[in-house]
Amino acid sequence: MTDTAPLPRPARSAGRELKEKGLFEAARAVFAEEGFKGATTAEIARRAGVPKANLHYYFPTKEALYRAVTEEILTDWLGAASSFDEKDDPKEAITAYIGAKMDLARADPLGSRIWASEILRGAPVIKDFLETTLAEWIASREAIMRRWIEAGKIRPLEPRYFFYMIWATTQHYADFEDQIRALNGGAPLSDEQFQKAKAQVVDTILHGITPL
Amino acid sequence: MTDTAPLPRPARSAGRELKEKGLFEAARAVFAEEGFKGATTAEIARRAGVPKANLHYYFPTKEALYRAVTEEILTDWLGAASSFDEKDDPKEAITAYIGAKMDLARADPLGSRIWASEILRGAPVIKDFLETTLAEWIASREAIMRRWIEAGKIRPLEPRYFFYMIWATTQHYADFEDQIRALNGGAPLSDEQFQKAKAQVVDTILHGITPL
DNA sequence: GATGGATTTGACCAAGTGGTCAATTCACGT
DNA sequence: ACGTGAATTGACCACTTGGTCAAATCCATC
Repeated sequence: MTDTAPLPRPARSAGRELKEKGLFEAARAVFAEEGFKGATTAEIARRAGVPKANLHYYFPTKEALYRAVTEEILTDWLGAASSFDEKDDPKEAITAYIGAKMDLARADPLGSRIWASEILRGAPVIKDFLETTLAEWIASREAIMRRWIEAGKIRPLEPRYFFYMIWATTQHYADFEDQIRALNGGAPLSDEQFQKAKAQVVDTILHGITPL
Repeated sequence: MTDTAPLPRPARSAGRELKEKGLFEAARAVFAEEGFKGATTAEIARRAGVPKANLHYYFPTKEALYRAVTEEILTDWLGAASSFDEKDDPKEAITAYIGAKMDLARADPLGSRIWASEILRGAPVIKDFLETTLAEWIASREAIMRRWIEAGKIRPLEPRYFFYMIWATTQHYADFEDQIRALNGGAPLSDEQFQKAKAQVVDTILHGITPL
């Protein structure tokens, strides 16, 4: 974004990036609503306000565009996941982690929905990520939690199912936003409501795993 | 399947019901994987083993077929929901309810996935259900929970977010089955694993809401 | 074994799909 | 002002889509 003269084509590439980003964001919205197969390049181009042929100039195929969208989501996921490691104390680590995941779901519901839709169709694109990066992530955090259990800091439990509960709950607020809205009198959760929901999730889970 | 003569058109209508059910089940699978828009009548007919034109004899349009599939899911949902009301004691009611929802997710993951996919696309078909039946259901159960809170039987909390947590978690085991499988060394959860997961969900949530 | 409604299905259609391409326009360095 | 590569886009293509239809086949009844 620094356009201090000497750069080769500042305005040009800036325009390119902008248009590319417009297509990217339009694609996120359409993929989130309709899934990979249901999404159409025509609709993505229409929302981005460019002719369909232009879309194919920036992204050779629908799948290339989808993969680009997907990749970013995985990066964001890992970003939130790292907040689990910043504290040694179970309560602090778990609080931070749930908070980060809830905030991510709130800030980027589309990413969460695309992930959900990708899993629903059998995860063809992110299968490798699930089997390698994610599997390693959970394995090492399981080890941490087992140490906490042995130290009597949390109640005995299967760490894996504990993480599933966190993932499920945080993701719910993004994926089922429309359902939540319908149950909230037609209005999306306000910031206060969301903060309260987040606090309650943290609170319930922490109490749920704290030794008597 | 009982073909004991006297019935008007036993074989005929039995054949009809069978074929209709085959199409219905094929449709469930395809809708669950690809969503409404991504699903194709050709693929549904192929999986059911009938020509596409035959599908349109039993279900006039793709949407009629989808609505039929959807309706059944709502019925099943209400069935599981009723288990919340069979006990007066909070722990028993919640245990029964979580158990019923987990069992439903295990028995009918496709239904859960179709529901999720329907919400993801903005819930055009079940919006009315969400705004009326489901909204009433949660409102009356909120009242019950508030009474439990006043009686000091459970910790103070916002009942709505409590239900979201249950819905999220139970649904996760159906909707994210492929992700769970990938994290389980490629194999789906065994019955024992699932029972353990269910017990842990019940346990964590109950402890999470039990007063100190 | 003839009748007639229920069922089956191949052939077909208009609209939509992802993607291509050649012709054009743009913006920059000379 | 001009040349050049980047960017734009209307027209087009082969294929798929949901849905139709009329001709064929079935099968319980008389």
